[in-house]
Amino acid sequence: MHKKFDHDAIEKKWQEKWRTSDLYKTDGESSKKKVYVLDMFPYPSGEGLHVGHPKGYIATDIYSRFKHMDGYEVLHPMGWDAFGLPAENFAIKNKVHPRVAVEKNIANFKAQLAHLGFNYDWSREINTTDPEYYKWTQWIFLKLLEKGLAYESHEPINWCPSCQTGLANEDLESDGTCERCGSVVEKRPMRQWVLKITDYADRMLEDLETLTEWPEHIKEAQRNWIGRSEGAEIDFKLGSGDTVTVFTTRPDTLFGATYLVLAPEHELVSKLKVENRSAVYAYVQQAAQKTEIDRTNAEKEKTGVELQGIKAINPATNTEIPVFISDYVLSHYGTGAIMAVPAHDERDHEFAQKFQLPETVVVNDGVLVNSGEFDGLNSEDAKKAIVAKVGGRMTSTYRLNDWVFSRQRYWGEPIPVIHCESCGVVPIPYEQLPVMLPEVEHYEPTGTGESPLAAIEDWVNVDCPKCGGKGKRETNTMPQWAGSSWYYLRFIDPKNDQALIDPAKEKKWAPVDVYVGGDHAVRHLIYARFWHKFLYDIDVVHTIEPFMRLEFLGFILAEDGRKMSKRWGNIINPDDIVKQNGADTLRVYEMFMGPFENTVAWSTNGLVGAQRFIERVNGLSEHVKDGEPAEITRLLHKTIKKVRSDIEEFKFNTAVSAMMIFVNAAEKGALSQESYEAFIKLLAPFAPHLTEELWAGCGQTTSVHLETYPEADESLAIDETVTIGVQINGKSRGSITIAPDADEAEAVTMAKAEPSLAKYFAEGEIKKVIYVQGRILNLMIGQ
RNA sequence: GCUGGAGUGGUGGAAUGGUAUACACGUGCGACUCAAAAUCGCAUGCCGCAAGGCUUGAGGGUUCAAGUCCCUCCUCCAGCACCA
Repeated sequence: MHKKFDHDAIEKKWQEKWRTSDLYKTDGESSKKKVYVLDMFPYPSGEGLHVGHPKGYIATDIYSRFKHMDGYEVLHPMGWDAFGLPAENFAIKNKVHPRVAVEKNIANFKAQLAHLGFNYDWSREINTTDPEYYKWTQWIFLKLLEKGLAYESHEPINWCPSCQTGLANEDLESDGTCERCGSVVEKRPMRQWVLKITDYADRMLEDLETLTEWPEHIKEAQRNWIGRSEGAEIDFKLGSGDTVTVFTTRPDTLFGATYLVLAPEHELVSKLKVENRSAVYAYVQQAAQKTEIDRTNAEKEKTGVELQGIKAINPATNTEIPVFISDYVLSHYGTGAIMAVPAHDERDHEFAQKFQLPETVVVNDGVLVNSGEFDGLNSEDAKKAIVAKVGGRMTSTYRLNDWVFSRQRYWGEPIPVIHCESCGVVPIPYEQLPVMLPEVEHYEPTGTGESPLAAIEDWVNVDCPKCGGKGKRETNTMPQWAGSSWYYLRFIDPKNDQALIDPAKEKKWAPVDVYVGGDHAVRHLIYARFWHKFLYDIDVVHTIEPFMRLEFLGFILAEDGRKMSKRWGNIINPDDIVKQNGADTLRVYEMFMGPFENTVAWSTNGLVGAQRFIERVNGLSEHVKDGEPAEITRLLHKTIKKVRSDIEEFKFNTAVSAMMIFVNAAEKGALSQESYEAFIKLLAPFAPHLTEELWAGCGQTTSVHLETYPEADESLAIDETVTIGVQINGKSRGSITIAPDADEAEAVTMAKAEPSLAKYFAEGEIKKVIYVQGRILNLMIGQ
């Protein structure tokens, strides 16, 4: 029976009880098996949540409530990734301190999450902008510095002219624009801090194989991002006495290398004595002006300038070949120089056509030709042989670049070093952490390559901790991604001010067992894996990977099929849905919409369907009788089995569907009090408020969420009879109802007795019988 | 271009190689109602009056049996892409 109820009153009542009884506080003392369930923590933006945001939180709430009821000790915390540009831009616009804006937004987010009935252990709440938190972010930086994995560089980097800060490659959209503001990003040489993530490239790549519970597309995205290419470095001597080292994946084509190309930024370009200095200089200038988009557009015609008066020797042929600079060679990939093989590379071919350079075919059908002593060798063997002959080195190179780690902005963790006039870079002593982010008058970026912190003289000017002489603090701050690269560890030991994490606690809780979120296929998940491996190397953590299982979340689009955005005015606020339809309805609906990883459009009609289900459950007690038909008992146990395994596998849509089937059947028949209570427990993780209310309605005085999750009794789940399909010559022609363990003879007898099948038996004799118990009976009938 | 994933009713989608289209939405008809909403019942892949036939992007193959496995192709989504 459909039964409406005052969801608002019920939700408020139970949320308050859960809160005051510390229902979800994780103590960490028990000997139960642990499970660490984590959401990608949100950035608390001023816009608040839309209905798409809680989808992942609903899933982890269900999962962790289920695990809790099933006898696990569950860690399910929540926190805030609160450093970053949006808070800072908001502060600039509204003249409010970012801290104030962030605090307000967090309060709003927390209230919105509370309305959905989530079971977070708020005693472990963390905030990346809290000095007690970023003290340890700075600690990790100092450890990286100590191990030689953080260094200063002056290479040209991505510069966003609108955000007025340097950016990492990971902060760019695929078209080369700024991920935050959409501006076209420039290359700009400046001093910056860089983390040597490339040292971990091989391990990050190889260890992906151990992540058997990660979606394939995420692992693939990471492989693409790291982009390892196997090849060789080969040295070319120049007439000037210098050496150019090129990287190639095709050393087997060395005999076909008819010229060299250097990136315009290549260090040799300014050192070499070229005859056409002004033309070369002009080209270098021009390349520097270009945006990344222009430079990497494969459509446009190749340009370049020959370095006149310079010749290189092809070490295989010992012939002189010309040397060019061109912007189709990228300074940040490989060695920034290539050997051009126009006969076997499209780009080189295009360039050679334009500059009328010779082409030599050296490989034919995978076999070498025009390659002297190597003729007749296959490509793979030739690679090694030729590299050995010319004294090259087999090596690999990566698309991944080191992580540009400094930002010229205010709202981030200060990088904890001092620049001393005599000692150079001096780390802040560990015991002086945290380096507090100081108050400033203006948050605006300066645009000079210095952060606003540079203007605070009494903060900047300090004595060197090493020699006591004059020093200046580093004024750059860390990027948005710093705090989120290790936050999952802080939840385990959130109040520790002596160490990043207590080793015993780390051993108990790490790694994260189930990590849920979307969007961050490369950025966050690459950075966090990098830091985790580093922390493994310095014995802070005991596993090589931070997240054992990753469940990728599909987004919720607006009802019009577009992204929910202010711009389209199609945002649905979960608060409104909670008010109108109830938190349990919203939870069930978002899980029922489709597979968890699918992106699906919001549907108000679909929401109503979930609401009807919730209301039917509310009326289910009217069908409770003294006894119940055997098929209801059977269905209950089948449903329990299905729901359990579906939750485990994050197949929430089919779990809800199975429970709907049970309710439909129970309404048509009857169910016992025992089955009714089992069903309430089964549904409890999905609809925590209603089930708590119904549980109390059964005369229970303790929370349903502290009950043991129902277990299926296999013996009760077995069918007395099954209906199986009957095929004649492979085509479905009808069905028979039969004992699940009936033998072949019985099945054939049943089929023969089935009136609707009689005409097929009249067509001839049974030539062959295929019978799979409980599944199918297939009869070959013919003359 | 390379790589990964996916194509099933009007819609979201279900299906350990074993009766394709569960569940939900929508729609139609009926009940209740003065009426409407809500609710309840029945129907609902396509063609056909019916018997029956056809159907999981297209085409082949393996199998007693294919949405599911294999091959070729098409389309869509995602990541990477002048990366040597």
